[in-house]
Amino acid sequence: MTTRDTILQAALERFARTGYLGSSIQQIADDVGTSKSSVLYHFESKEALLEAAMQPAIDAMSALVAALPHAGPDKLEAVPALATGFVDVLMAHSAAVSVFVTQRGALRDVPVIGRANALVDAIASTLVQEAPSARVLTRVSIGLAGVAFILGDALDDDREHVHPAEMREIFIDTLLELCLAQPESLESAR
Amino acid sequence: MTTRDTILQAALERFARTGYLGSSIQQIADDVGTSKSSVLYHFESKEALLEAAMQPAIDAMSALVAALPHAGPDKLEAVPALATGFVDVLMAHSAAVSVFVTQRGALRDVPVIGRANALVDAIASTLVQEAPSARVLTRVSIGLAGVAFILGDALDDDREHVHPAEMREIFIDTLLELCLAQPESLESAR
DNA sequence: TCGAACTCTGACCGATCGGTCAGTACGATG
DNA sequence: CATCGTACTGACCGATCGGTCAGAGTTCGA
Repeated sequence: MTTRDTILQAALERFARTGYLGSSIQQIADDVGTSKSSVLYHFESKEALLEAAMQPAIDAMSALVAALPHAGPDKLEAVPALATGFVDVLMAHSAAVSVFVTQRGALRDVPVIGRANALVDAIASTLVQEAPSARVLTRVSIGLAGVAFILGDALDDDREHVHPAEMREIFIDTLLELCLAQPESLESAR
Repeated sequence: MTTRDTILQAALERFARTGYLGSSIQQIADDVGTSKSSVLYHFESKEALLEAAMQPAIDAMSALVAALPHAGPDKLEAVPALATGFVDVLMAHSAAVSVFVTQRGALRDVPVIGRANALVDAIASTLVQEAPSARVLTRVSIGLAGVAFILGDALDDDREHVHPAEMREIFIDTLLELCLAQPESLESAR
């Protein structure tokens, strides 16, 4: 693995664990056993380093969105595939997900964060049916945010580790339930 | 309103919008039209300021948890009341919720964040039934995290504003559905 | 063998950070 | 009037931040 890739990986882990603003270039350099100047040789700035570290996750999510039917009768059928793909991308890039979830507020004017926001919007609008009610919209948001948050959080969780495949299934099921189930049937339970 | 209270409010809003590490004492002082020294006169450190700003939300959530039955047959009946109380506290302290959701990783060794984590654990363990499966545990986590995330995010959201009472109802319904519904019935939908 | 390109480094820079401190303004109290 | 506590401020401090730069070590093709 090249020095550049090593830095990239260490930076992503640091950003996920202590936040972008809470991570210094010097710390990242120490993590990989090089110098701050070396980091700044491979990446022209700290922000460029963040950008490069997030890119693989952005690319994977972009590919997912690009494969979607944008409208028409196929849209509803695409929901399960999208939910599955979404969870898979999230699980494959959990560190980047953690960075996005926790830093998107403080870094709202960083370009790569803005691009990630646009991707999430595209996914959410596909997961809900046409002319969505506030109810369904909110339910889908809860599902997307909840799954992303837990996955990002699971990095340093000392909690009992559930088998990843089991987690994946639970995430997909719950997401689909929030997207597709008729919530009105639950009213009587209140 | 006293200067101290003004600082407290401005600090909470700043922390929620740009993060704890992304907010300087100087900026908070500028927000309220005073000096950095004045802020440090009322609060002995930046961390003490965070602590004081989060305290009302911590207190409200503590009161909610303290009123819970810890075990026994009453526990299941307490779930709807807890979910309702949880959502109400979250909505009443959305800025503090935003700080907690986004900063808890980077600030994991700050005492007030640790206390908030313990509260969330207490609530989660009440919302799930005895001997919870990984499935229910994960579903509840998705619900709690999703609702908290959206509420914290809604602060600067320029999206269409749904009526707060409607949001409250949707949150509570969805949370209860994730806690109580039999997810197995959804299997056939896949 | 020469030099160009690539990788990497330590010294250094201005800015900003959280925090300290001496001192000032002022209303209340004796 | 003198004094004391409260509220507040500007000057200042050491540390650390992101970033620049000149140069050293190495590799490799001409």
